[in-house]
Amino acid sequence: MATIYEVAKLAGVSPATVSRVFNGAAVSEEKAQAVREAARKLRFTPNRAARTLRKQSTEVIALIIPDIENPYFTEMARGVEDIAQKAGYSVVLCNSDAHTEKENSYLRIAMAGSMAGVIIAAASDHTDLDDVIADGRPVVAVDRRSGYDVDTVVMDNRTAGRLATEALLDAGYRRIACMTGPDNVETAVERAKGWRDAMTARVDVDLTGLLLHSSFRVAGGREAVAQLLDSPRLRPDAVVAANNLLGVGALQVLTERGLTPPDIGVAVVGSLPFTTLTPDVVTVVRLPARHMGVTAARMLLERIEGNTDPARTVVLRGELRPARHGRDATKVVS
Amino acid sequence: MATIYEVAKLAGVSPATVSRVFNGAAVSEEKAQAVREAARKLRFTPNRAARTLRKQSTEVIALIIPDIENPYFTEMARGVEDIAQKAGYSVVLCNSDAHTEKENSYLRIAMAGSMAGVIIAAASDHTDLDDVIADGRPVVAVDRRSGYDVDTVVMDNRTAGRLATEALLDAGYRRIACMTGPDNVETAVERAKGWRDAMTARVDVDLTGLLLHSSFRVAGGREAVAQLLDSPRLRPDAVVAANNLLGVGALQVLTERGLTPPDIGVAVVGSLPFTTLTPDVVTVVRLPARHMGVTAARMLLERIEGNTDPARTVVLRGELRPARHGRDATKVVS
DNA sequence: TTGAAAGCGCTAACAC
DNA sequence: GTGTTAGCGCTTTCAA
Repeated sequence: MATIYEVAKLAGVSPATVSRVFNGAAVSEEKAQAVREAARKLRFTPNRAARTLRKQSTEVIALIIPDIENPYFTEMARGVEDIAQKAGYSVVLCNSDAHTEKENSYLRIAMAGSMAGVIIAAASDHTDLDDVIADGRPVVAVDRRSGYDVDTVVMDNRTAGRLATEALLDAGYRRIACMTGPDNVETAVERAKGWRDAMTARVDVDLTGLLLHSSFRVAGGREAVAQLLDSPRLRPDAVVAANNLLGVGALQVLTERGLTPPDIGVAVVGSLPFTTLTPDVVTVVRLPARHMGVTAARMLLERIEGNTDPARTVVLRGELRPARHGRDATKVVS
Repeated sequence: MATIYEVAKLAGVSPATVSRVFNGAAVSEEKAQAVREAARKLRFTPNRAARTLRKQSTEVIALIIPDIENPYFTEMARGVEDIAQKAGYSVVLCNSDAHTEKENSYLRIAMAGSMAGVIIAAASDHTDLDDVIADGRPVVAVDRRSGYDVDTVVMDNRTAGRLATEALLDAGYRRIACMTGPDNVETAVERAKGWRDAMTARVDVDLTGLLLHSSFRVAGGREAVAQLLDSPRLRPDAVVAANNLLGVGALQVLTERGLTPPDIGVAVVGSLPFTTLTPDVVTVVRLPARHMGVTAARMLLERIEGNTDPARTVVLRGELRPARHGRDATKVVS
């Protein structure tokens, strides 16, 4: 790679002038032309490391997510990316795999690499942002609160869980189980709370054994629903899946066993983008993942540009799309 | 962020010694202790930009993919990541969005950022690797050949397309349409060739109008299958989808119209990870995406470590999982 | 408007 | 084994 010195020499100017041309500082049109011409000839691209070292910051933002294979997070990533790109920033996607150590490692990389800021969907309750914050780098928490006083964009998870459950209740189901994620993940806990809210308010069912914690993954959904079906004592007539992958896993097992909605009620918190279900057999609370990413990116960019308002929290609402047919159709109409 | 000088001062050694401790060079245990202690106190992390500038390379590899929302590519990314991580490398994921300009931009970033190498699934036939290669950075092409003499990992796409089609023929279908991706994308073209191979070899059907090019996305699959169904003249009795998302789109529309396999035959090249289909109603040629990522990462790391063998090409085979029931069950058994 | 020069934080000769 | 020092390529005073 050519350097600024070679370009300067070829253009007959000083390195400083070359730098100015590439940074939009005032340079006579004549010299600017010469510089651009020389740069083109030499296929010059400014060295990132040098620029970063000198400026102590770089136009890259880190996006740390717990599961790169979950479409919910990739959709969110698209939102972040689209906004960042427009503002001239690149996004590096870091997959923490829900491991706190990997998360910490990426956090260190973000700092050591002088990245402009970080957007993080925390792996768990124990995310440590002390250093990044002490370092003065803007942070935005997405999807999950961070426990720190930073800008935050989350879903209204409790309401989402409640809406999903209520739709099943409206459709005539009564023994509604809830499968959710790890109990140290905020979204998992909140959505389960929403389920409990709806259940205790509307029906007189013993909830013991009807709440299952597993991983937020397809395999987790498969195991949880199998466990429910295999226990005659539990045997629910419907199930709420607290995220998209759990829902997919549950539906897979149900389909394999020939027990499909509306024979059993199914509601999912989150979208099912790659699913090929009959329309309207599953209740879905659509979560605006892309919008969450867009919002987070905008907030981060504002901070990077110097905004020092007190930390803001944006809460996004899911959109209920109830299944059309329940166990008891008359009840729905009533 | 603390610097090496501050650590050196606190530990009572020279900056060089601090550097040595952090790079595994020979240092007396006594001083090494002091340095580690000081570094811990100061929460020191070596500045990435400075190190990169000095060493002219960094332990980061760029992975450029055309669609971050496609599970096929994220599965591949996981493979790359797992291998890279073990070797102490970070992976930055760059989403070219199938746009050549974005791709070029990320390629420049990789060079300007002194990244150790790049793994690229080219956006189209027109990917320009001249500069990266001239710059001496290792490149591995995945999923799609690059037109350059570099290490390459691809699927046997033509065979995959043929196997998918043959499975439908075996099941008794005859007018089999093929929906594939853009005609400047190698995987799209090759898989369609496989379809044509099988069709011309086995049946006497006029193929005119039965091959549809669209985007490699859900929407593309939806449009293509709608077009097929809405044209009475074309009306196929089965369809091959040349990638996972196309398959999802097709199945969605078919399901919405109440026309599901085996009433119409469906075969998909690629896995359907988030799908909730009845088992064995759709023929799938499973593509080992993760393995492709793993292989590519291993090859890249070898190059980074100095391997100069002639460029190698690895071809991975898909695994046929035929649907269990076809239009004509006796034929299947025979 | 332009150039000279210092310095961002680190590593790797080189000398001791 | 350890310290001194030059310099990676850039940006940014400071003078002119």
